[in-house]
Amino acid sequence: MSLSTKYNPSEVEHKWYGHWLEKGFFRSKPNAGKEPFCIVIPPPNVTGVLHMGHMLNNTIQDILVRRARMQGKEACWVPGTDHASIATEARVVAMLRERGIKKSDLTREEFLTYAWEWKEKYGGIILEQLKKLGASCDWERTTFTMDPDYYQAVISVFVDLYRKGRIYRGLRMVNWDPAGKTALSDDEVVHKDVSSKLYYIRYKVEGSKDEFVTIATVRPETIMADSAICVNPNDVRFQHLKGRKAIIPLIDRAIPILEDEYVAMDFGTGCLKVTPAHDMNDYELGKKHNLEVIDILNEDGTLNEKAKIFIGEDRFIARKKIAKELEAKGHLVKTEDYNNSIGFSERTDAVIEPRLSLQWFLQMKEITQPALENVLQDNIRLIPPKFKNTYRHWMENVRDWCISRQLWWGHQIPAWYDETGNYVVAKTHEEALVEYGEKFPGSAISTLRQDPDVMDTWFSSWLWPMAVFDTSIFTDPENNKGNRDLNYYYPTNDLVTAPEILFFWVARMIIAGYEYRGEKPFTNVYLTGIVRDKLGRKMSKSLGNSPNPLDLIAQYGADSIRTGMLFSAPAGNDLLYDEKLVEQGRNFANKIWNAFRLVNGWAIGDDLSMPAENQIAISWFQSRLNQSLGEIEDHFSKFRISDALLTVYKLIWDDFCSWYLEIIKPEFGKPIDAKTFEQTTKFFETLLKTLHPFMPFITEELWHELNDRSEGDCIIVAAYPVPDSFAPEILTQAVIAFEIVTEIRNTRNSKNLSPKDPLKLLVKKTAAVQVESFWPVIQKLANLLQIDFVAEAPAYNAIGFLVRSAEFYIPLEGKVDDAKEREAIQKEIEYHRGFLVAVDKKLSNEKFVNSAPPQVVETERKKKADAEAKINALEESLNRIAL
RNA sequence: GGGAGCUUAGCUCAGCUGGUUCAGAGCAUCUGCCUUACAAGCAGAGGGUCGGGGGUUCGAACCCCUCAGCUCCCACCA
Repeated sequence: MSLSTKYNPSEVEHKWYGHWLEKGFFRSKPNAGKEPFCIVIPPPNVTGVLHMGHMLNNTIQDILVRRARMQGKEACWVPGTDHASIATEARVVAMLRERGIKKSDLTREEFLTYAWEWKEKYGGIILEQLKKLGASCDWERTTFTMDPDYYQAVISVFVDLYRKGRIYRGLRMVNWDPAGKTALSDDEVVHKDVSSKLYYIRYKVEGSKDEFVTIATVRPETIMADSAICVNPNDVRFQHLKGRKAIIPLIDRAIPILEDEYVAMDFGTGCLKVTPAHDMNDYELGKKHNLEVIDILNEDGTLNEKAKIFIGEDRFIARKKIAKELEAKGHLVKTEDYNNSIGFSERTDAVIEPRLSLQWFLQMKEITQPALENVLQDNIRLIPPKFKNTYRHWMENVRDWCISRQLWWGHQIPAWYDETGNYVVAKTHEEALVEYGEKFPGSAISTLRQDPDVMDTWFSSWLWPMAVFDTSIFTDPENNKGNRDLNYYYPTNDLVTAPEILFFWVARMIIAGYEYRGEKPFTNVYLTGIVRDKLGRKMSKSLGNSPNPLDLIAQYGADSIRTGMLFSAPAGNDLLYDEKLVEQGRNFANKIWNAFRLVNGWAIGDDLSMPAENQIAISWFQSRLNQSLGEIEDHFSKFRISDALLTVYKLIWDDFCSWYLEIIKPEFGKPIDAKTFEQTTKFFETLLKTLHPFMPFITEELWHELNDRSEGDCIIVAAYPVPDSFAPEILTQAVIAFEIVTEIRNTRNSKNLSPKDPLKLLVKKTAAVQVESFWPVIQKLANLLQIDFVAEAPAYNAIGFLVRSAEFYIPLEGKVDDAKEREAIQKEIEYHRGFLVAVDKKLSNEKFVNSAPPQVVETERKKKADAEAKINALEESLNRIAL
């Protein structure tokens, strides 16, 4: 035999991926005669590198796509990348810094030139990596969220929503990074617990001599920005302060004392200083009570002239100085140690400053309605369904979406300003000028300045399932009802993604889908878990606990990783990655490889007739196969992909290799009959096809090894097996027959008998054991010289065992220890007696007999009869040994 | 603080409508085997009071209450 005993994946994978590409098997076009099946990839960051999460995610997508393709659907998996404005810009900035270039020294155009260079160089690496995994994407459809037409689509949507009155401009608190001098998204803010100080500061009550109100704050440097003091209206301690004013120490400005239930009576002093410009909550409170917003900070975190004192000092230095001065002037009552959590910039590690700024918003209340309803009504299915609750909770409490970002890399906001701040929204400068002329007649102007900000990344990726097919429905909605692709593939079928972007992305795609297509973007949303290490920790660079996927593929093969990840990956559950799983996958590949080596090595004896055991093995395996195919179908329909894999795993390893092949295997060097061989090859092919979505490479390789095929006859496009009916009786018989074989093997084990020594088996048949034609199978697998059916148990040395109350004996002259045998039988009798007591108790309970369903009572009766029969048989053999 | 979820074998998890596929699977462990496809393997075996307590029911891993522990999401009290 020339084939290696080990399967060697690397060559095979390269060969077949190239072949599939060359034959265009991944390519998909609308085909009226076929049912479409479409998945759009969650576009990875364009500068991203493949990590274990991608591996899991894309393996699942590939499995779904490959299966659909084999089922004769027009399968289309659309790949692409996301411009990921914040992440990419950060990397470009870092790259420039390394080269000694500061972003602030560059013009927008210069910066973008660098960014595009970077994108061209590193963008799409991740897509190449996906190919190594075996991803069967239609690469000709690869889309980037900043492709020119995609860009225009995003701009058009902004303009459209603005004209519909859904986008507005407003003042809002953002996370400001004083070191980077930029706004950050919430994701870029890392909260850390720090120990700080709580300063108790007393403010004099206006018009009093020595009446004070004391507040507690961790930020004394912001007292100059105070607009009010606030107490809880139910707080009896402060009733006398109603309607009065307090005076800010050091700067002597009077501020009102307000009441609001927001204030916690049990925290600090029960009095809260309200600083709308420098705290999110205070801002809300300020809006409610119409307070003045006094911003005392510059964009670099130093105090400005509105602070009146310590102008130009850094906020933290100012804090210390102010505390000192308050103390000197008798306004600092006390300080306390205090633990709180503070936001830091992920990139610069600077303490984040809440800062007010003008931003663009999308009104969410109305536009989200269909997205909420259709998920609640299961028009869109979330898998696992527990996410429905989370989804609803978010949708019902949705806040307006801040869609502007102070970055350059992305879709620039199409708002155009004159020098005084008047603005219009239009797709282009030309259109903006026209619009401006109409809106502000009389002001002759030839240039308008475009808003420097870009849009939130999700504001482009929410169009993904539509825009990958057709962007003209956005740019030219009057004339375009969607091209052929869009009308054919949309709505897509399944979306596979991580739960952490359920709101960021999934929900917003649903919103956009209904807004621009009046239809859902996909039917099923499969939410994967997070890949963690075996200790349950998230994989991260700093922990160094994330393996490099490409190394793994090189070492174990893509098929092994794919199955390894899926062995333990139910939807919505985290996956605890352990290299053992990949080894298991590799071992599985090797097992299949060797099963093929066995079959491949057989010579065919044309004149041989089929042995009896082969005949029964074939009809048994046929039934077992159909049963398993049915189960696999069921698992897939419920997105239990792990279970589907495990079913095919056990079918191949246990049923096919351990039982079926062992039964039909001819003696070494002897040929096999032609019919058995032919049937076995067919079975093998069916198994390979069933397995193909999970392990595409080895199955394709063996598909071609197993038979001569024409060039286009590849397993990737072979028909996926359809479950047929099966005979339950033969399956039950097999279970009993295999049980008998196992008992005999056990006896060999315990008596130290080699499997090579043939044994004799005596059977005292009862109605309970009807294994029919399986006797030859038992004879072969257990290596039996002969099987005798006897009326009475043998009266000489023999080991006995029971299978379904039928007695079996293996005569073993001189090797049986009677005392031990009796002890074992005695033990077994006791077990069955105990069981009988329990069953009897149940059956003598009238309430049970009367109220339980008849079948349940019937099975209890049967249990009882079985137990009694077994006890009888055991007692009989006990007596026999005594003789 | 609000919401969701979890707790079943040493580990990771199934267990769907309360009852024969009800106590399961894979891995790990142990025993014996280099048996002519495979030691990345073969043949076997052991292992659990279903987190604790209470209740409903003829019957509970499953339904209800309660306690304990863990996880995630959202909002974070100056």
